[in-house]
Formats: sequence, structure tokens, C-alpha cells
Amino acid sequence: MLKIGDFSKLSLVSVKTLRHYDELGLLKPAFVDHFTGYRYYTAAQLGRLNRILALKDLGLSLEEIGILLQEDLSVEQIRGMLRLRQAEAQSHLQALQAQIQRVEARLRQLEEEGVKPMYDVVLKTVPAQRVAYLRRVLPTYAGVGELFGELFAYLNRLEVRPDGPTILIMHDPECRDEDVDVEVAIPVATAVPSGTPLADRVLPQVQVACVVYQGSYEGIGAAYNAVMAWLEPNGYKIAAPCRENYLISPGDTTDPAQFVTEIQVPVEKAS
Amino acid sequence: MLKIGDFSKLSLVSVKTLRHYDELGLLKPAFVDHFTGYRYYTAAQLGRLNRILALKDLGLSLEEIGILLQEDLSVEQIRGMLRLRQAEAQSHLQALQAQIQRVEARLRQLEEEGVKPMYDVVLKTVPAQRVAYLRRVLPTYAGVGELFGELFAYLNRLEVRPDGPTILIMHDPECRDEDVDVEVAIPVATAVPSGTPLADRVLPQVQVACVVYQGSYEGIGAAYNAVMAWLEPNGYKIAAPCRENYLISPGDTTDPAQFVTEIQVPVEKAS
DNA sequence: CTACACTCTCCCGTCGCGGGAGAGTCAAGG
DNA sequence: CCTTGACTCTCCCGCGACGGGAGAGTGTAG
Repeated sequence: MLKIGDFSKLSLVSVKTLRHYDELGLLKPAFVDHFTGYRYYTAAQLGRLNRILALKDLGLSLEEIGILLQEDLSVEQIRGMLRLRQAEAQSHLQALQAQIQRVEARLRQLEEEGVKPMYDVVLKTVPAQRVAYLRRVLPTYAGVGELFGELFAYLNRLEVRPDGPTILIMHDPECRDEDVDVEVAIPVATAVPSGTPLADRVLPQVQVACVVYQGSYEGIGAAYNAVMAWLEPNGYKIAAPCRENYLISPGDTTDPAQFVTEIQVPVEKAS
Repeated sequence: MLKIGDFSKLSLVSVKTLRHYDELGLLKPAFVDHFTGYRYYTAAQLGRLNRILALKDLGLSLEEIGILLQEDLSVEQIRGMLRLRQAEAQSHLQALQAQIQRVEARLRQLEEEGVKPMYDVVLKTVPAQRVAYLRRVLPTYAGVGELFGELFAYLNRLEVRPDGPTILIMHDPECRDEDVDVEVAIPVATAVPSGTPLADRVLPQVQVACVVYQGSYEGIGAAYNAVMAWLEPNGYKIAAPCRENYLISPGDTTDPAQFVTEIQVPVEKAS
């Protein structure tokens, strides 16, 4: 009969941990003095403790270990739990590798530019949303403002309430400045009545890499460069037309320095 | 001015998280109504939030992010933190890969043997300990019992108290049954007086793979097989002579089925 | 004016223990 | 036999990054 401290020295497991395992029912002392509450262990219990430690080293939770320690468990069930754990660990591993890649990319960027980064690219999964939209080929981007005006005019006439910031979708595969195929859209909670010049559709859920750009639209190219430069080192490629979300726009303020635009680039993993 | 729910929808970050970041000082709302406590954000704050999210994606803690968000931080300092994080992530990665290897080894063992494993091998770091010892070449292992008797006799005469279970160290590089070079040892708290037939020495700290074996000494070979079979798939090799710790031995009980022995194999990583 | 959706603060739970308080217990030496 | 110091007990807090929920107050559309 060993007191907890002796058993702790023998097993190199802390007293706290032994008490914790007792509480969880993983390793009950061989004997407990009911008057003093003292726990007494035997050397033979080292076997069970070692099993617990070995399973813990496989990354299993104490709860899972408790299940695995039950005697009446089939080999199949044990194998199932280990396979499950294996899969978890694998996906954890992939996430960690991707994270290391991101840190590396950030470090490289820091060393190459030698200056604190201006733009932070984050991945998001944008949920599906219903939008009212107008799509047209415009001679230049300058016409986008008017197109939004047209969209809002229709909405007002139809008494449909916007339900989010305005969106611009650029359908040209490569960026160009003339004869651009653009779509202006705005989220709506309910479908637009049919038989009107306005249509609605549901933008599907999509994963995007996005940056937030603040300032006049002339300088937005730098933000695009940042997100495009982020894609390759992080293992992504463009999957669909780019979008811009106008969070603070000429409709809200006259000072272009206050304009806030979110650039969203739909992406998928580069195989 | 956006209410927290609107800002949450915009950023795809939960209200709970936004409040949490407020509390930590990472992202204070642009304005707080002092009467109602309502938080109001502006779209321009999305930039800072994105930076927080991007840094979080690198695996940095919110506390570290708080430091990195300070304006007056040099590029050097930022680089230092990222390098540190990189190193952490790398070691985490290695640990995870080793863990996956262990799970794989366990699964293979399960499939090959098709039965629940009897022995669990665990890695420990045994601390340095002072022992009194006797080393001798014996014709067979049967003489080990007598050798222990001799050791205890000396200890009694010198009034030195044992401070742990008895240890057997087998110095033969390969296992054999005849003319074995063995050392019997027992931990002692204080040095053995000099000028006696007994000597003491300090066993250095060592990393061991160990199993606990219960039963008569005749069947101990199976436990050795288990630990030896564990070494290679987990990337370790034997680094020093094997030890046995007699936790419950003929001195404690007459029933060999109750004997408990811990087998310790000093190991190092196979390069 | 009345719903109803939204927001607030506060508290608990997660997971595997570690640290510490305050009280009780055990074993060796005087 | 008594003391003393080393152990041991239970109970509670803390970590990290939030999520869930209670109970109370607030904002806005019909």
C-alpha cells in the first residue's frame, strides 16, 4: 500500500494528476481510508496508469480513455476510436502546416518589403444571400455610380428595402479598364416582385479572401495587389469573379479618404 | 454607426467575440453610449478587425496580438514575434507528427495481433538518483536473489535506509542467460560511508521506455518483446543497459502472480 | 402603444491539470 | 508520550477564447 506521494514518485505522475484521475474514475486508489480520506495505491496499479499515459500520448481525451479502459470493449471498437483519432490528428496536422505556411509567407513579406504590412488578407466563408441586381457592360468604371443610382431608383419605386452594403461584381476574367462587364447588386430580404425591370438572384455561399481598403477609389489597386500576392504563397487560386462591397461610399460621405471598401476574391484551394 | 449585430454580420465575427475583443482592448467600439452601454462600430474598424483575424490565423494568442497591434512597434520586433511563433509551430508540428506515428504503430499492432494489447509502453524521464550497488558476473540469473540479500545485509549493518524499489541493471549488451554481468542497486538518500564493501554512485537522469509486468519472472520475456517492438516504429533505439525495478517481489509476497516489475529501457531518438 | 428583435452585464462551462488556502494525519526523533 | 515537520485532504481559482443562457433594459416598425 503506497500513499499518493509514493505512488507519484514511482510513476512520475504528479499528485494532482492522480487525484484528478481518481475524480474522473480513470484510476481509483486500491483503498481509501474512509476516516481520513487518504488514498492508498498498489504497485500493480501502475499497469493501468501506464495504459492511461500511453493513450494520452496518442492525443486521446481523458473521457475517451475512460471509454477505452472498459474491459468489455471489442477490438473493433478500439480500432474505430483510434482511426477516428488518427483522422482528427491528420486534419489537425494539415491545419498546422497551412498555418506555418501562412507565418512563413508573412515573414517573407516582412523581409521583402521591409515595412509593416498595410493590408491584412483574411479568409471568410460568405453565406448565401439574395440580391437585387443589374448587369451591364460599361465603357469605363466611372459609370458604376450611375448604375447604382439606377438600382436604387428601382428599389425605391418597388418599395424593397436594402439589407446590406452595395456590391459590385466584376465579371471580366482579367482586369481591364474599358468596356467592363459589371454587375451592381444589393442584398434584399425578400424576393423582388416579378414583372419589373429589376431581377433578383441568390449569390451562393462562397469562400473568399478579402481585404478592407480605406480611401479614394484611385488607390484601390494596391489593395488588389496585396490580396493577389497573398493567394499563391498560401495555396489558393481565384475561383469566381471578384467583388467589391461598398461599406462607406459617396452616398455616405463626401470625403473620399473616408471611403471603406471590402474587396472579396472568391477562392478555392490550388490543387 | 453600426450596432454590434450589424458589425457582426458585416465581419462574420460573432457578437460574443466582438465583446470579448472589446474587453481585452483589442478592438474598442468607435462609440459607446454611456447610458445604455450599447456598442457602436464603424465600417472603418473592419481593417483593424481583419488584422486581428489575420494574426489569429497565424496562431498568435490574443495577448500577443494586442502587443503587435501597438503602433509604435518596430519591424524588428514584429519579425521577432513571428519567428518565435514559427519556432513554436514547428515544434508543435513535430510533436504532432510523432503522435500520429504512435497512433499508427498502435493501429498496426492491433491489426497484426488482432487482440487487445497486453503491455503499454510509455516514455518517462527518470531523474538522477543516488544508489548503493553491487556488481558481479553471475553464472545464471537465479543468483540475483542472493545478491540482493547480500546488498540488504550490508545496508542493515551500515544502517542505511532504502529510499525506493530495488533495481537490477543488466550490463550485457545482448541478452544472454549464462555468465551475466549484473548490478543490483537500491536508491539511498545519503551517501554510503566510505571504507565499506558497499559503494554508491549516482545514476544519471535518463529517458526510458518502460512497461510494467505482473507475474512470475519466467514470463517476463513477453514484456521485453513488447517494449523492443515498440522502439523502432516510434523512432527510438536503446541507449544504455536495461533495468528492472522490483516493485513487488519475493520479499513482499510468496505468490509469483503478484510480482510487479517495471522494465526500463534507456532510449534515445534514432537519428 | 405594443410587440419583438436586439443589446447589456454577469455567470458558468470547456480541458487537464497547477497553485494555494486551511485543516487534518502520519511517522520519526526527543 | 509529545512534538515537529512532512504529507494529505478538500475546496476554489486560474488558464484561453470564447459559447450558452439568464434576467433586465433598449430600439424600432407596425
